[in-house]
Amino acid sequence: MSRSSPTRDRILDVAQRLTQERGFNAFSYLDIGTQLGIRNASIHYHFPSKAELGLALVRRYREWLQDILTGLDAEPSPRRRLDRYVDSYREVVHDDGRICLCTVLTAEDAALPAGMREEIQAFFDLNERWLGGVLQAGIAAGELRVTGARELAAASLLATLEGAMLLARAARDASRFTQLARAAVADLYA
Amino acid sequence: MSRSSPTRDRILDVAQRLTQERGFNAFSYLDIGTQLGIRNASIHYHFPSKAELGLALVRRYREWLQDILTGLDAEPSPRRRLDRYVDSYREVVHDDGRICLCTVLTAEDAALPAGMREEIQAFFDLNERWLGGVLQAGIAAGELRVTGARELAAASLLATLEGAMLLARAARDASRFTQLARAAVADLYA
DNA sequence: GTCTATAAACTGATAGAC
DNA sequence: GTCTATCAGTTTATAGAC
Repeated sequence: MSRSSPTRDRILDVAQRLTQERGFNAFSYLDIGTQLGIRNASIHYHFPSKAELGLALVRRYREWLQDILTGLDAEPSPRRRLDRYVDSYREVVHDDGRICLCTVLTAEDAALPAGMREEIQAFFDLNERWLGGVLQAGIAAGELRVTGARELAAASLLATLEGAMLLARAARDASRFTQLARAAVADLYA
Repeated sequence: MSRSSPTRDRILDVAQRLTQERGFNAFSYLDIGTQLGIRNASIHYHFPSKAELGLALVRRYREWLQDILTGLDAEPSPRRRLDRYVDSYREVVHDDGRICLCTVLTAEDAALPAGMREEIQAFFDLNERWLGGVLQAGIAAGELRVTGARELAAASLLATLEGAMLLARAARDASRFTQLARAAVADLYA
């Protein structure tokens, strides 16, 4: 377990926003320090290297998702769980152009520090496994309907959501994500 | 019209590959020069600034797509046009992890030089418009079937293809793109 | 924990010889 | 067109004072 502190959390908050906007390789410790009102050297106290910052960033993001999914599991209806899941991603897509952290990071792939890649893959795996479970429950309950394999349908929905974020950003129109996400989910309604 | 030269083309080739692998902000003129066996200063003769290189890069990519689409329009059957379209993207997704240039660039959005964004948006618009036309023709011919608006279905397919590239890269498995792309197209068969 | 100061490396870019 | 030489700015990172 990594230690927690207010400043450490704020550094991660700023780093996450900057990564979502520009990518991991297009911001510096100076950028973070400026926004936080501290010197860039101070950030090295919390994260000795940028690789460690990146690792902490993607780990925290995955934990955020895990908490979301755990919360969603309390919803009684699979169909409602699916709707709420998409709502969560809609909150990630901002009008200022921010999109899913791991979507951005995957695009930079070969330029990322060692270790981050495995975390990113784990993030997508978590999404797919959870979605697969919801589809299974939804089909059993007669609320959802899938053509082809359940795992494929889960991956397909995830792919559509990721791509929808990129299209929304390219079009400078966050509502495009909502539109595409809604249509993708509606396709799964029984 | 920008002038063409063998070296200029090779520079763009290397720059495109590097961008597809790492993103636009994670490679330098030195990286290009090393791979080409020339000094980084020489690259400035062909592209005075990296912003101009980036602009030429995405413009050439869009022209490449335009040529592909024009070629596809010769195919008599809408369904076959759609299949061949997806085949073209499958050739963009390599086992070494390369994916669509504009997918990568969209992820870096806020960190791109002025002008590139408009070209990227035009690239996606071109895809969507062309797909919309194919769907329209396919529906008229009774070869394809769409639930909901035609434009939405076109955007949805494009989003799925883009997201599939990212998932394939994250999983280090290019065949995942093929699998997801095939399923997405099959959904449109009448 | 944050600061100043600084190092070492890299980056985009220019001047001018060949 | 490509080269050598060079610059100014930035980036990651460390040492040591407070």
